[in-house]
Amino acid sequence: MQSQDLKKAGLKATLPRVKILNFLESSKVRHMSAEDVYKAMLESGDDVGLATIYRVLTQFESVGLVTRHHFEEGHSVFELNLGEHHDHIVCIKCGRIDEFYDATIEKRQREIAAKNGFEMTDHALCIYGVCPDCRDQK
Amino acid sequence: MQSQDLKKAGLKATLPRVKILNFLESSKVRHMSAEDVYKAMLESGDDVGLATIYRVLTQFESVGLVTRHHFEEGHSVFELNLGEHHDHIVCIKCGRIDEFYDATIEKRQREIAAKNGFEMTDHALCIYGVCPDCRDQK
DNA sequence: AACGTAATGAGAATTTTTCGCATCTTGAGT
DNA sequence: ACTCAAGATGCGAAAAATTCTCATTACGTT
Ligand SMILES: [Mn+2]
Ligand SMILES: [Mn+2]
Ligand SMILES: [Zn+2]
Ligand SMILES: [Zn+2]
Repeated sequence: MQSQDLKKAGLKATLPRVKILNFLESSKVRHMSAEDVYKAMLESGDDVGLATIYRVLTQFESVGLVTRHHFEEGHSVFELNLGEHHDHIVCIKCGRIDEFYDATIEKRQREIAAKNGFEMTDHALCIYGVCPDCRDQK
Repeated sequence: MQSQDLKKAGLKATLPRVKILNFLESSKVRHMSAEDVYKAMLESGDDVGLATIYRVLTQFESVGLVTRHHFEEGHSVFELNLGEHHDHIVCIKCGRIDEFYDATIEKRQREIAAKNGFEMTDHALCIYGVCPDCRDQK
């Protein structure tokens, strides 16, 4: 039940929050914009204001329920946080997003941060390229 | 002379372009927003419209004179391209930006792209953290 | 069930970036 | 140097994404 997840995260289990979390958990698409969520709410008849979508996604981010990405300038992309950190590889032709985790890179990043005297809090690695499908068809 | 660099890049050596390129080359700050460039133009008395700043920076990017970054949501950051690729480590307290290059990470990225069948065209790695100065003073 | 606090919705406002178009430059040709 | 067309600029309007304001509503605790 989403209500419990919300309470556990210290958030009131309001209808909009439950609906949004439910949608994020049931969607097969893992990475989506606020607008994507908004449209999905409209289609399912669950009217939630766009401002609320933004507020809720931001709150979800601050309690760790979702992660926000900036793959391309212009808009944020959100993803339900399933616990395992990973980075992304994005197709510049079709927008397909693959995920990966590389221990070597993770380790080097920590070393680099330390070497520069930074206390690392986060990092974002995004590889851009042309996916197998898009390469074939041209 | 900036005019030559512009011609070499296939761009007309217009006054706004020369002024902007000149500013980018002479500034001690390497990473700046369109607004930063705009304000600098105003201060130096070289009036260049903001729309032109955006147009020129985008053109500079497409001919490889500058690189555009999306360190944080909300606005692009531009940097004069000096030839050597590098990644960034950004202080979340003061905004300080350090640069680094790590051959191991670069290599792993190429391997990951290949393993996923992607033809890599670009990548962006940004480490976020608290810089030495900001750690000390608190 | 009642209440105080926090959340929502709708639209206005912001912020960043792009567009449209009349006017002005640049650079090639003379 | 002079002319001219293509391309560039400036300005304000327009877009696009996100945040804010504030009156109204919903939680969840009593
Ligand atoms: Mn992901
Ligand atoms: Mn840099
Ligand atoms: Zn693709
Ligand atoms: Zn700092």
